[in-house]
Amino acid sequence: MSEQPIRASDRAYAALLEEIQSGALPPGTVIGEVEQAERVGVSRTPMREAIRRLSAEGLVRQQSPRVLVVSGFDAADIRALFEARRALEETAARLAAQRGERSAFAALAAAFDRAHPEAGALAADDYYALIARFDAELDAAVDNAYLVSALRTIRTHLARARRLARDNRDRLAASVSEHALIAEAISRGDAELAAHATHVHLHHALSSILHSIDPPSPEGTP
Amino acid sequence: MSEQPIRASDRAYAALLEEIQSGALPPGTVIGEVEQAERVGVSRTPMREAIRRLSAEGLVRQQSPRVLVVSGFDAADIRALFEARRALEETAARLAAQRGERSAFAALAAAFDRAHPEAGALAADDYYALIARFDAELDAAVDNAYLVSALRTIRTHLARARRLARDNRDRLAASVSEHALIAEAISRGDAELAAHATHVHLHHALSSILHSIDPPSPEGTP
DNA sequence: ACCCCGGTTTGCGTATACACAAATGGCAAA
DNA sequence: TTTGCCATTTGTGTATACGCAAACCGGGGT
Repeated sequence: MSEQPIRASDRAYAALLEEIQSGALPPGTVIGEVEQAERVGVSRTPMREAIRRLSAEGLVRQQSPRVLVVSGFDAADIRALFEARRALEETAARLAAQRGERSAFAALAAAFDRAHPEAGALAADDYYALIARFDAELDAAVDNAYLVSALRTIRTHLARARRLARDNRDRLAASVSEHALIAEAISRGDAELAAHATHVHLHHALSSILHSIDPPSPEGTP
Repeated sequence: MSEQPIRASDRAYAALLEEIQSGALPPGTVIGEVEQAERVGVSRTPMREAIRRLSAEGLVRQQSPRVLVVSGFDAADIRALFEARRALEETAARLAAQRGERSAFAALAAAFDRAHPEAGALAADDYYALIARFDAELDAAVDNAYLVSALRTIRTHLARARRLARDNRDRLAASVSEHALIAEAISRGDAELAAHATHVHLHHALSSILHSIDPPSPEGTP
């Protein structure tokens, strides 16, 4: 398709983003320009740009005026993230129901329904691919640069939460049927149902994540 | 208080931001790194960073792979902006009512009430200062980095809308009393009233702006 | 032994030089 | 006159050099 020269700053950004999201660079890791530049194999200038981008998005914060570290991400952050996510996704669902291409969401609803019955057959990656497709359709339907841009940032952080919470099969299956309902509501133009189904979905997703990372008492935590 | 060295990239960003918001750099203006760097009096490196920041925020967009221009801002953009703003501010108001420092908002409500009666005595700048204080309290009360960050971006764009719509006195007075109600609702912990009063306020604000920039027929537009 | 002071080092912020790609203008040929 | 090709120019992307400020470390004084 599109073949841009692929800038070094983009490679640097992608590399660091992936490492932060995957946990390869755990919270608190000091991010030095020279060090990261050498490691990724670019010069300071593009690496600097990548770091500033991560900093603007909040994945990296400055601990002292001279030292940047990978920002922490705990249960409180996840709760805050989902508060913002609710505001944006419920609105997005409502708007999509009002103006979206109905056939696209009908197709998505069918895809979710097809995936659901034998949930065991659905690999986690396939699930996330389906979600990504849904998100892309949602963005297109919403057709609001400000809203979509805010949602993108939220999703960037969400990737970190997903990693903390090891996905369990039951949750994935439930999530599929929740998405099926949202897609169907949008395809029928039912804005209120779309918004409230999104609310329900996010409620369950948050509960699952918090439960997963904050187990009542795994063994005995001091 | 805090006295940081003030970086050249910050000066460059502030300079360009102000010029875009004020309209000194109208939409469509080509933003070249060297040109702007010379004009503002910094080198290419910090100017480049400033431009990337503006680009990330959407105030500047790339027209072709090599040329960046000040992004346009029309009625459709304002409508989209207010859709996103509604989602974020209503949520913010709700959360502030739930967790905010009630005394702070009681004080704000009083300040708005004090400003209202003789609205003629209130200069536009004083009004905006009061709003800024309200926004700051709101951000503090919400205590959610993701939400506040999204709101900040929205407000950056909102400054452009404000300029397009020449403020009229009546609208300012109405806005003051609308804010008084929101602040009072938050101070009383009434989340629903706070959210709905915010909805009402934004509805009026949007109507006023659109009416102002899109007059039924000022004289006769081809 | 502890604290304070000064030198060294490390790292960011900025400036500038180099490379490459695209746009542009002119010149020549049809 | 128009069109196509080539040279030049313009501008971004990247690399690197320079300067300054803060942190670190070692030595000396109390």
